[in-house]
Amino acid sequence: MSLKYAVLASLLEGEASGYELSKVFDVSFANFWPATPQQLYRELERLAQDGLVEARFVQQERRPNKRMFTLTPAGREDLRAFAVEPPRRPTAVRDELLIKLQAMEDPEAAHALVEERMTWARGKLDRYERVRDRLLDGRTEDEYLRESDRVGPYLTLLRGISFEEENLRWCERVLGVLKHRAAWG
Amino acid sequence: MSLKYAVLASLLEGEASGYELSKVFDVSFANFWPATPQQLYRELERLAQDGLVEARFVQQERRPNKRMFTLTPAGREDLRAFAVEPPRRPTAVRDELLIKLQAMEDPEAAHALVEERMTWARGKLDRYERVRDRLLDGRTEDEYLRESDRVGPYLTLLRGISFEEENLRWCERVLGVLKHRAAWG
DNA sequence: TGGGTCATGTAACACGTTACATGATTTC
DNA sequence: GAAATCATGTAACGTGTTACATGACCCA
Repeated sequence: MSLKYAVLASLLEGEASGYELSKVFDVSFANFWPATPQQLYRELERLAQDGLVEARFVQQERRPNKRMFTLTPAGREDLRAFAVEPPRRPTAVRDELLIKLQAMEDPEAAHALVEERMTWARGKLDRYERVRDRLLDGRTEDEYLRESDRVGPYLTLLRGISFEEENLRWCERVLGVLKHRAAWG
Repeated sequence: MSLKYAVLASLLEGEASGYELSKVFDVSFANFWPATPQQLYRELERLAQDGLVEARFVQQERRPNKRMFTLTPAGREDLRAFAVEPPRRPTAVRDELLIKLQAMEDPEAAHALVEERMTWARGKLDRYERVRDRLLDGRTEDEYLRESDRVGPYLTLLRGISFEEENLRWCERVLGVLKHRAAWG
């Protein structure tokens, strides 16, 4: 149900192919609604049948042919109605590391897993920084917020950044606790 | 695949019925691996067949009969091996509010949704505080960390707390941005 | 007398994952 | 010469969601 609206929302940025959308859902949208290419092709098929998106065939010579999708007025309206309704499902986080940590008996292994998570989080923050730069495009945050008509993409990006920053802080905390115990152990 | 280990990990706390586990997955485990009762019953059935948990029938007179599940040595070993492996899947967050915000055109509606989220986050933090008190059981954090042999449950609780705190900070930020724009609008 | 708790479960469906297939083109 | 990119898709499977059913008990 929500994937549907995530796809519609991503088409607010303009016409896109399934392949292009799969890139979006692998990077920016991944932070709050991940989806695989297969899910997207299935969903786009349905949306097209329901008249919420329109598909346009594009013949290509040196590349496989593709279909470009656009929001229809009906799709735009459906999305608008969705956006103002309170969410029915609470936020769901699935983090395998926390299962491992919950079960963990070996502090050395725990240490290694947490270090790995930190490296990964730093990498993600770097990528977010680049996305932010592309969005701001040389402007300050203030200027951007004044000029752009849609703030949504920026606010969701901020959420991704703050999630990873908090991730790092929590990791530091965990390492501290593990060290503490090692000192007494 | 991970639900399996989440169930095994929750049985580290001791014997439990499917119903009891469904409470755990609705509260503490919900922060990193939510699951419905139906998923748990299905999973427990499988785990019992694979010999990773053992089921014990308990006849009751004034309540429906129940089955109590315990980790077998094989289950404990399987879990231990899982815990030291690096996670194969990255953290996945699914947050409907962010889809709505991404698509949002109406700042008033956005404001309302964010306020609602803040109320909800504060409620969750309160509940976490109570879980924390129960865990610490009158001891300071330092005492607890020295005395308990498993720190996992405390570290995952900290993650839940830090997630909601960050959630609140981000919400404040969003409200600030919306106000900012309203002032210029 | 209506709703919540205890306790399990079935059935149907929706959603998500994995593996595979195609095949030219571009990049290292 | 191998791997990645573009671009789509099928098939099979595994996971997660929703609705429903049972039935006694407890509480206000």
